[in-house]
Amino acid sequence: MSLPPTGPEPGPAAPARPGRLQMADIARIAGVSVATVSRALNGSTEVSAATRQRITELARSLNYTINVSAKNLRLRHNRTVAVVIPYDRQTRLHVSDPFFLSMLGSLADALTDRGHDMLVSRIDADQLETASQSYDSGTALGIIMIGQWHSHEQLNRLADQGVPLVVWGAQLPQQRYCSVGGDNLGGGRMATRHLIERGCRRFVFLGDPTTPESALRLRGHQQELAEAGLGPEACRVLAVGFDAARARTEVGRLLEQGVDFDAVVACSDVLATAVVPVLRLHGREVPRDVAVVGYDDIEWASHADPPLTTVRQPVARAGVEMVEALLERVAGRDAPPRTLPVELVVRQSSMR
Amino acid sequence: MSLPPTGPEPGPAAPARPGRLQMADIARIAGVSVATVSRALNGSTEVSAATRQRITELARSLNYTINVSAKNLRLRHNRTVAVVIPYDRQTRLHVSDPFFLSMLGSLADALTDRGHDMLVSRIDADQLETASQSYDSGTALGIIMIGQWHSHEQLNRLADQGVPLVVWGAQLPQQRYCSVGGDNLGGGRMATRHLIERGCRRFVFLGDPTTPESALRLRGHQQELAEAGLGPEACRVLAVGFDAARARTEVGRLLEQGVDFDAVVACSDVLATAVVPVLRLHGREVPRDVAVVGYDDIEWASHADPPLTTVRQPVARAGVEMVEALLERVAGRDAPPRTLPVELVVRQSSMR
DNA sequence: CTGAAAGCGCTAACAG
DNA sequence: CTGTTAGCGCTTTCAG
Repeated sequence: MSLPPTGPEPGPAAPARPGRLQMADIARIAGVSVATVSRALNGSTEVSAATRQRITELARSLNYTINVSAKNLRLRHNRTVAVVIPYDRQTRLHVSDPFFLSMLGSLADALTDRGHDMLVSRIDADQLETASQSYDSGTALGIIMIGQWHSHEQLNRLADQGVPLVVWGAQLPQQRYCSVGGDNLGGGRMATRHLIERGCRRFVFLGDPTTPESALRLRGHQQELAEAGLGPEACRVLAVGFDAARARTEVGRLLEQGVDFDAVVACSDVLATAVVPVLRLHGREVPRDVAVVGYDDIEWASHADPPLTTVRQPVARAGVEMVEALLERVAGRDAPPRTLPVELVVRQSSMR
Repeated sequence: MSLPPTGPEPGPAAPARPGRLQMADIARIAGVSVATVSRALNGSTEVSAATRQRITELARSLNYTINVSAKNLRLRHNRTVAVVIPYDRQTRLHVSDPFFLSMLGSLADALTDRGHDMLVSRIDADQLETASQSYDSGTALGIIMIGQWHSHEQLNRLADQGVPLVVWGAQLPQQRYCSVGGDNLGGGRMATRHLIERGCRRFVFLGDPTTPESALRLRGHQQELAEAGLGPEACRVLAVGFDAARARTEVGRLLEQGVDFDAVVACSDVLATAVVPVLRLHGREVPRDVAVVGYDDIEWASHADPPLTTVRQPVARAGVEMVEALLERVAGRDAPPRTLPVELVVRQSSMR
């Protein structure tokens, strides 16, 4: 404790970028203490306006940027949000699905607008627990998850651990995390109603009814059938997950078996566009023989062949809402689940 | 220095998450010093295998995660890579373009595989200088930029500042950063050659020839025309950027002016699929009257109407190569530019 | 209004 | 093999 300042400094072995400017440097140059610099840079009113401006300008001209690790360490918090994209080997829907990708873009925008960084990671749905790491380790102040899948319980557990968590998906009973999602029940209903109005009577439903979102859409579908006086036998559910290839196979098989139907209700635009060629192959024209409705309204749904009727999800708004909800949670406030309205976009694929 | 341990601890005002486990905690529980814990957790051979395992298991069972800020601060480095998506108001191509989005996915995978985090940000192309902030502030160990646009000089400047930087784009003369990109010249050539073989003679080129990548594709296009004995008048260049709406307008105008052509070479699949309806509107059938070739081979190019012939960019590989190159730079080694082979995928849109 | 000093959670000499 | 100790770059009492 009172040893003479001998020897070489310990210093880490790390290469320590040499020219890296730090507060001490600009303090020295400005002829003030680091405390003052810190205060000035943080806009504290405890420094005279003059010094504050002088220091701010100096820092800017020197291109100084604060060391975020040090700041975070000292403040014991940070401004980065972890966005995790679970990938589920079973349903095969992963980051490459255009819808999820556009959600990422939307989140990037919303987060940037509010001055936050976005840390993106893909996590195997089977080990979603690890998602909390970025929070536990102080890397992120909270987590936004794109997709709920079958992970309801795991998500609840995360929330119980106190992880600020917002999930894109359906609102479920006994849910202890915050969900933000489209109105899946409504989406399912409006797609079906539209089809019924176009005279369709025998339906094929494409999706993964074991996930909450698809299940809700299916329920909406069935409600609408019932209201039209159609029994459950009016709909054939094909549990193909979000796997386009599988959708093709299954629909093909149905056709080969001679099963007849005049409408396809799909849980994603990718699924919907994927089966169109199969229908054609079996001599069914879209929309003449079979009307097709997708879900999401990804950008090129309008360029599909034929242009796809679909249920539009409010992607841009979704990002904003999820971020808002997360920040509420982070602030310790309650964030009720949010359900966003969806909208039927009618194009050719259903106009028979 | 020898004051009695008086007074309340200063402590930050920050709410400091209470239960947050730290090394000291597990050290106490294990009955060792934090140094030992640190060593054990970092797999140092300086601790006995026994203690190492004991500590590792304890930490795991307690769900302890190391504080990354502290570690980074001490080590003076970190494991996160900043991925920036410049958005150019002029060309209008931004994060929502499926190609860029899939690139993001590819990078996420490659980065995860190598144990790195991915920090995503969108930056206005006009102020690309700010991209270095995440590096300067010690938040990221380097930067991967998706898209080169018109920023060659700014990128050079970043590189000069010593920022480890890898850019998806074309290799340019006097380039001081590392670029990774598809073979744009080759791509332009193979698209054109194919079209010429299908009997096309009057071309429309859609893109932004002022960006290096598109310029190279155009050059390849023109080379191929020349080799086929066609003069430069055989091609009409429509500088529409990456704006689908604008592409529609411009192509429509051409048609109204009575300009005739039998092939469209587009710089993205989005552009290519966008103009098909316009052609039809003016009585041109694709591919019968006009053959169309896109670029990128985004996933649903095969679902387009008609299925789109296009130049496939090696997205998955792109991610891996960019990450590799960046890590080379970070390690202080030289990373030569890389050009990745592209491939023509022939589908219906060009088969006349 | 400004400076001195303590300490955020971790790693790495350096000594035992 | 393990503990002690000195910081990494910053913010914030507390004292002037």
